[in-house]
Amino acid sequence: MPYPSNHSAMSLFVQRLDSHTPLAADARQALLSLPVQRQDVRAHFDFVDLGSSSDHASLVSEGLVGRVGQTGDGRRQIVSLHIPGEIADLQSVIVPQATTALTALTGSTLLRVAHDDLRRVGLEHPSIATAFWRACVVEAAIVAQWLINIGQRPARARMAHLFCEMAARYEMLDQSDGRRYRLPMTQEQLGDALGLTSVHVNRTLQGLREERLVAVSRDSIEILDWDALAAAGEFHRAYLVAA
Amino acid sequence: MPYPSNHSAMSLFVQRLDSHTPLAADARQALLSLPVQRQDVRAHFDFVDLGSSSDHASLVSEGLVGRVGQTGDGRRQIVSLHIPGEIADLQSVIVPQATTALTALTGSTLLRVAHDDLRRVGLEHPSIATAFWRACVVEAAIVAQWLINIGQRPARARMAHLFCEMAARYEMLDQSDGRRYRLPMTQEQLGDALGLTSVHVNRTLQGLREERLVAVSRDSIEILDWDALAAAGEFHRAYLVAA
DNA sequence: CGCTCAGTTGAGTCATTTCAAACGTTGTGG
DNA sequence: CCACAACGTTTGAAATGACTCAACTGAGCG
Repeated sequence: MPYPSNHSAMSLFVQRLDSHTPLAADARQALLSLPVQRQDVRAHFDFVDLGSSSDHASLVSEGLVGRVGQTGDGRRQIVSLHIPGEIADLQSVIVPQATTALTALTGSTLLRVAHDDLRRVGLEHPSIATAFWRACVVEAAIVAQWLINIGQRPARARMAHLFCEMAARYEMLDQSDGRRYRLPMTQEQLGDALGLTSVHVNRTLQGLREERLVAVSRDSIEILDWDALAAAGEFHRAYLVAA
Repeated sequence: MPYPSNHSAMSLFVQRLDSHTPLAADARQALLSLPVQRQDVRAHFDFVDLGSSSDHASLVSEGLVGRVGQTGDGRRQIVSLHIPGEIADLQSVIVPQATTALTALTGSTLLRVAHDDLRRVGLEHPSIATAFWRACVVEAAIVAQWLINIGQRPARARMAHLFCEMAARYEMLDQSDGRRYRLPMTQEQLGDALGLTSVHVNRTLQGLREERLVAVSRDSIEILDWDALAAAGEFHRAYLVAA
């Protein structure tokens, strides 16, 4: 599994923006030459707190990042996952005050990009502003699917859906063949993402393994039977593509 | 409770966009003078289907609209609610293919606004494009809170949270004093929004009534004890404001 | 007046949670 | 290189919140 270098994170991000409606060469170049500040964070560290206002967005370069909300009794809900090449809080460019925290699910490295810079390139290149808007809309569509998943599907289907979605997202970034990819989350974190307890995650995972749908290791997933897994999770990738 | 006339729906929408960062007078006027096409729909009618591509967005003028997803066995999850003065699918301006359906929860009237027109005013007035982007981000923040709500909170808290949120949203549109507002949903639909069955909605609702937190009628909600209800639902309005 | 749709109630069941303990793995410092 | 600490995983048993099924009641409407 490839570990992208610092620079490739930004180029992955641009490539993804570009893939829907191509950006002009100078727009692409403007993005690629934005100054970034590297930040390494250890696992379990909340590097953006709920309610805080920041002056930069965080591009994931290595690791795995989650947007997370918390209830009064300390239960956590992961609201979205962000893999290398994605900006975890692009919406902060336009709404700087965080309505969810950002946490490193595993040791991760981020590239901070100043809001001012992002706004400037958006103004100078309207196609970039449009691409940012669209990226936020696609991200929102993903959250909506999670809501459907968690609101209406039983544990096995939820998990299958998540595994399919992450495979498809890695594939879109050309970081996986769609079968095997990095997912360095604990079962506890998986539970926080799926609205389940870690105990139930454990048992559900065992079920999927016994059915020979997936093979799971400490930090990666291998899908053994895509069709069966997609059927189990009722996964249809249309919502990701933003056709 | 006021029933806004056709024209006031658009002015409510503009007023809301305007309230964060004021739009220039000509930008505001450009929005207000956009041509709209009136559409009346009866309760339970899906006026935008999953996967369809439309050439217009739907501004709610009267009634109540839900964005809804469906699982294979027919279970429905309402992903967001839209009251008069809101565009239910503003994101369709930039991603025309619907990843969720749009349904009228009660008899409703919509004002269709052409995507082309919305894009045009966005290009002519960058502040409008920015406002659209922000509106989508705020909407996404709401969906994320629903995910936290449904993923981690028990039935009583979920319901309390929803009632508080809707009160706050009506209040922001100056359509309620924050105590009493229209919510013309069946208990079945409430269940679809909260990830509960209608039976459980019924019993949970009775609980809230017996606690004297709310009074519920066929199509409206009255909050009797705001502080207690907000505490029960752990509701904090920060995520709505987009300060 | 009868039909339909929404709300209400009861009883039994099930998926998931809770609690608690044991086990395995990894990294670290003596 | 071993011992230990920290963390994550696995297992069992009991409790429970929410669901299912099924029937009944009430309101609105042609």
